[in-house]
Amino acid sequence: MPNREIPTRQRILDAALDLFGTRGVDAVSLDEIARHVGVRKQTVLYWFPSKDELIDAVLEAVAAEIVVVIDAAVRSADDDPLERIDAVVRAVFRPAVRRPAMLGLLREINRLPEPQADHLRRHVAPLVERCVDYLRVEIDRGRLRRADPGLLVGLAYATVTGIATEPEVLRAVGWQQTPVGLRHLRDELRAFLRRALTP
Amino acid sequence: MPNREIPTRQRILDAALDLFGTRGVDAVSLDEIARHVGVRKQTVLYWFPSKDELIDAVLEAVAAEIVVVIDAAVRSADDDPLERIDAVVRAVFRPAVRRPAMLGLLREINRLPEPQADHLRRHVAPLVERCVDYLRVEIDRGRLRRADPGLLVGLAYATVTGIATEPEVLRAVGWQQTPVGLRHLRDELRAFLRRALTP
DNA sequence: GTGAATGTCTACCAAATGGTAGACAGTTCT
DNA sequence: AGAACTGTCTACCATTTGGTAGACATTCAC
Repeated sequence: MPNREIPTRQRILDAALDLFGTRGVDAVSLDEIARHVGVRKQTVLYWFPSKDELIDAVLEAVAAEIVVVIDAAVRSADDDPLERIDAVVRAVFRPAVRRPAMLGLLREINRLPEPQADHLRRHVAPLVERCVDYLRVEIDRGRLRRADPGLLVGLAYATVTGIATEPEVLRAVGWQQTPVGLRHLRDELRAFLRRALTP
Repeated sequence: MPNREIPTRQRILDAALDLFGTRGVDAVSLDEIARHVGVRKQTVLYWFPSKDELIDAVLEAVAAEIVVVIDAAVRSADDDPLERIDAVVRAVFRPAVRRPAMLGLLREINRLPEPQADHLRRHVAPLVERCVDYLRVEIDRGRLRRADPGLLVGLAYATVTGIATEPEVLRAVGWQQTPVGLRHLRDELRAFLRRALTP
């Protein structure tokens, strides 16, 4: 009976997020998730009637959390697109690098079968659409470099998630995950994006 | 006896590259690879004594090809860092977007167990090192924006592989894979990177 | 022609997979 | 107190997994 504080269901979701996000949904078995939680596989199947439903629940939780974080960051920033983008990066960066599974799971959408991919897509579509519209307006106002706003969102997303979910690449170029290393990486990322987006 | 032109071994490597790269090495079974080749699983195991050895062979082939492509692109470009980076992007872009499995497999390094990840890392390490050194020199000569050259390589890599391996994201922002769409995307990517790197 | 080598196959196997059925203990309701 | 509910468990099950053993056919060397 370990960890009575946090309910079993939540602990299953947490473990599943980490495992799915770092190794892929197909590669992780219910047994493994159960072992991480300290429980039997049948308990997992009690809370989530099938693996697919567990995957759906995890994806939904991740999407919801990311939407909330980004929303809050945008709202708290000044009315300037570069400042807002900067705020989003700062808000997303630390949790994302410390727990690559989160963005890694988002990235799993490319490997998911269509129904599940669609499920996730619908959850983040409103946010994506708002981003694209916002960039379009700010480009027209001359406050961002003139470019296809959709592709700009895609490129910025690719840069941020790529850098956050690929610790191996960073290791390969000599980076180390220390507090100072994290700050350094975050600032380089911010400068990189800012440069790519300024008019 | 389908396809006598291409030897079985090569066809297995090809199918394995596509499947491993798009769905992850853990999620693809030998049976599935064999089915795609039109052969029995035991024939796969005849050419590659175990799944691990097949994975190693595929990773090695991908690493070798990428190194060759990048090398050729760099050599054929003018002596200017922005031109050279541009040449690399142009050279890598089309095959990468048409066959996302290639960069997707490279990206698998983050999910691989240490021995295999190490194997792959050693194969691309010389290239990475040369890139970082080159950027450092050009930064010092003032021909690239002053920044940590290692992280610059990581950021550029993340942007290119991210955009190439995540067709779902591009679809979500309204992009379509047509010849004109491809050219458009490639040019936006080039502009994005160029902006992020110019002094 | 005969024998070895090569390549693909069928027939298995033990372990792991997602999932079902139902026992059992503890709590809650009446 | 007894019934119903809740959460976890053991015991299975069919299918799939990576892998072994060896039969069978074709090609090649001599």
